[in-house]
Amino acid sequence: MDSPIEFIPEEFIIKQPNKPEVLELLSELEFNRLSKRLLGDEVELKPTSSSGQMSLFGGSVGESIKEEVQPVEYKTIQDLNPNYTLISTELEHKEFVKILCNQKTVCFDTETSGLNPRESSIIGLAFCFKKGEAYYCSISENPNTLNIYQSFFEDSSILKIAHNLKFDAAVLKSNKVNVVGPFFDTMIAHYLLKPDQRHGMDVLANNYLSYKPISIETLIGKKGKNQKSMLEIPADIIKDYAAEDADITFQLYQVFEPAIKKEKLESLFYDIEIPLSIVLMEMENEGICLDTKSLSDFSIMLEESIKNLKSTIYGFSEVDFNIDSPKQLGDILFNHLALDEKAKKTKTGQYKTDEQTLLKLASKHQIVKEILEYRQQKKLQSTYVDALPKLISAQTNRLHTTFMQTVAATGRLSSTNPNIQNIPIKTEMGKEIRKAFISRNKDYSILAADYSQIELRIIAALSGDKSMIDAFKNNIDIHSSTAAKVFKVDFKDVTQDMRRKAKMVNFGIIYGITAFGLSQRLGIKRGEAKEIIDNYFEQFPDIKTYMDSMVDFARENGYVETIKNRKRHLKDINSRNAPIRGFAERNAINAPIQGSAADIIKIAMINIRKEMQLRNLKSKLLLQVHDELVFDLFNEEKDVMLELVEKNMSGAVNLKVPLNVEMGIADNWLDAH
DNA sequence: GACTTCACG
DNA sequence: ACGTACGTGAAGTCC
Repeated sequence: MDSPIEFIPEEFIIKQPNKPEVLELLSELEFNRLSKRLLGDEVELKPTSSSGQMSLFGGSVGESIKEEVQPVEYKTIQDLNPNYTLISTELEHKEFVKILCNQKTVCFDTETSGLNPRESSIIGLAFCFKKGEAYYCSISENPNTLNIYQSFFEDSSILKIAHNLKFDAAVLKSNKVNVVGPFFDTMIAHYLLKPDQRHGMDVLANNYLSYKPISIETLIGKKGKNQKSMLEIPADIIKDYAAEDADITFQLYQVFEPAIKKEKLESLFYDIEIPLSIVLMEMENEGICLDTKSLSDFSIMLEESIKNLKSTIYGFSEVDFNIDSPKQLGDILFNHLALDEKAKKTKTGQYKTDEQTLLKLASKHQIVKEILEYRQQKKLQSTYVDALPKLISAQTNRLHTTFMQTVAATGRLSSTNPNIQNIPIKTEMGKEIRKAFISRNKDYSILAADYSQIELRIIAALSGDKSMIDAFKNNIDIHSSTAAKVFKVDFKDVTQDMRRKAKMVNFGIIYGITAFGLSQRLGIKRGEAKEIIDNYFEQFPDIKTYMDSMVDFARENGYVETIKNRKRHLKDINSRNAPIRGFAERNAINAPIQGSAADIIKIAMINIRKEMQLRNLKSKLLLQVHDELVFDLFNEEKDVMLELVEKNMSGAVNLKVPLNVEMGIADNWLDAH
């Protein structure tokens, strides 16, 4: 049985749960299927089966819940009786592609043998250019069939619409088909409209079309070892499923295209996100080389070291236990060794054993230091040293991440499989891992280019704070400059400790500072932290005004936006629950800053790629890590590239502060910094 | 699958 | 009197 609850894309909070017009949408059964938590006079609800690691509070829906949940009955393919056609003979394909090329606007979708674009073949193509009418072109029987469609994909007079275009473009590319714009991507469109929600086609079909599509599991079975490949399914069975996908994409386009216009998101969509998706596709496709020999040497060393740490720890504990289990570790530290009578607990009642907690115990027992060391090395081994080589593609011998363009609510990218945005760099051992990211051969080097202090520069520019802008214009060390002002000393008298504290304050400003947060991080009293913050706002009154204005704007409009009009909706901004409201207020401050930085580097990436293509350069853009770009630099292009990258990064947008870019070249990623 | 921890910006 | 710095993804345990 299908409950509409499954299709509420987000966690939500029902304000005043006794209000009938809200609660009537949920049957008792549905209500019981949600996990509930009382938060003052509000109830937090979330689907119990939701995929984990959601944000702390998520978005409360308040009024908009009515829009989201309304369709309790979903139409299916049986209800609508659409006109879906199978195209399979060579003659049919040739006739059909003529029809396609006469269209102005066409949705397409590829059916593939798998989810990895470089390892998958194309089984069929689905097209739709009119609601309720779609075509499934089976092409796996004859490999030449795909070529027939080249004329369509290369036609720049046709608007091509897809849901997650990056994937389809990548699969076509790996099957030697080039696809050109103009493009529309319904997944990205929805990401710009509702950045903090989910953008899967099924969810969107439910919410915007009141339609329940045929599930992929109907075709290939449930996830697991028995799941079939699309290759095993006959074309006439795939037909309805594939054609329906194209049909839905077309209908979503009809909803989202005007919505993008209405919300003034056209420039962000057409000038930034859509071109970026192609840049990302090329970066993913390129991949980066990994020095597997150095990693396997390092792994052997780590293995030995971890073994020794383990036996030292067991020596201290006098009993064997699983160090990887926080539960067992807590038992050893706080019951067996009784290191802290008032040990902090997690929200589920277990002892906290995270790094911050352990550091405070380090002076009480030698075991603690060993555990911290063990934790660090185990992390490096399991998450990186042993995991990365397994992800190297057999075809290309390189590591191909997937950049997720519609995940981060602020507009940032994220990276999976592997995540190349959290490769270690801070510790000595961690550096060994970054060192294993290398150029493709001796004719190439790694070029790393990163924005210096981009988020602080953005807040300086947006707030118009003169003293901070001056500091950046004059290239003065920003943390020392802040320290001099906050601690009211001459610049030359700033101590290391003052600078350290000021650096924390600067980070705090970007995150929406609290006295508690600062005191925790600096290990000082709350009162002292409050005094520092008060001094800061006294010295930087424009920053204070700017922060307040962001919160006020959010309260009035329900969202905040970046320099390129990327919105983040903050439904909790007027919540009567103080912690929830505080969270939204900090988002109101942070989102425009983090999001504007994301806008800027995205523009830089597009312009860099455009110019590299124009100049026919052999160097390749490989990675993006929020404020940094990583290239495989063709050595002969060193001078051209340094100039080109610097120019396009610092010149991506015009701000009241200069955007400084630091660049480095080496044969590996570590030394390029 | 929830929870905890920790890697990065 | 609350719980608290922003944004991510992955690995391990334990139910």
